[in-house]
Amino acid sequence: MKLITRDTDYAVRALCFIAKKRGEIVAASQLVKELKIPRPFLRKILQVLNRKGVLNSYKGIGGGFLLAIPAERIYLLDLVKIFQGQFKLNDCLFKKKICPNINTCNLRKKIMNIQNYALKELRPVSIACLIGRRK
Amino acid sequence: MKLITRDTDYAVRALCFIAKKRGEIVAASQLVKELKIPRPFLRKILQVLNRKGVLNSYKGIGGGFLLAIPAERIYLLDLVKIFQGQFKLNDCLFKKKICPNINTCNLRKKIMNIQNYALKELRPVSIACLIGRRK
DNA sequence: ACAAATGATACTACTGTGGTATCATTATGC
DNA sequence: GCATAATGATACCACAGTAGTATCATTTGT
Repeated sequence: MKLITRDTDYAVRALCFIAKKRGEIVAASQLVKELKIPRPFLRKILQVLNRKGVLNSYKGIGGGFLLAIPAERIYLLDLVKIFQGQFKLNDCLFKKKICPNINTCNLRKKIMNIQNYALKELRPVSIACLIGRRK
Repeated sequence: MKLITRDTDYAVRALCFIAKKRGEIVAASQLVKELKIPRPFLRKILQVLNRKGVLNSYKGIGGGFLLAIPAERIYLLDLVKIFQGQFKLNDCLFKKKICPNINTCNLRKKIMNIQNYALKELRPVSIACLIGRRK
């Protein structure tokens, strides 16, 4: 069971790297070398980030990527949402028919608690925060 | 993303039902009717619970299942372990090579926090607790 | 002996994750 | 203006986990 999948993780690392370059255009090849992420997989991830408006892309020689918004405003939870969908810990188990069995309601509350705690912890986490520029 | 899979959930419901019967032998067919769980799937789950020593089984006419240990000592986390393996929120993402990138360490700490909170919340939860007999 | 229950085991379908491969498009520098 | 170096778009593939089915063997009460 994992909170964060590999593509989200790779996205975070790539964005941290790009953020640290502070305005310097970073090509996929550079990221591949530095972060040891399989090239085509990383490219796909970067393209998604571009489509979602997190990165700007530049084609041609000397091209690559730049943050489209400041690192302080790129939130982990948004990245999770992009690659994994809405953050939920009780996906489709209980939500369909609201508790067919009363027993599990109790359990559901516990899970909701945990989810809320997780959200509270994760909500403020941004790329800036992960590279030590915030908090 | 889900904390608890369907088989764990079904196991919980079945155990709650059996616990409420207080010593009365419960057959799979009865559980199928009451809990609306697909019969062969439920049977498989019950067999696992029997092998793991959570349930005792009785063959033949009038046979079925009984709790092998008191409901107070059947813990949710043990059931999770049986059906999903050890409870971990950062499965195999970071543990292999400890943080290839220093950036993610920060993130890893957050996830560990969440996991610890989740464990603290879930550890005391037993079948007895879920049917309202404890706490 | 028969029927009603579980035991054991093997198989199937679907979905999400983690990728790969290919071709099209755009921009730069000579 | 052409080669080249970059990204864009898209389709495909392999594997593992989840969810569930199917079948036959065994035990037990009447």
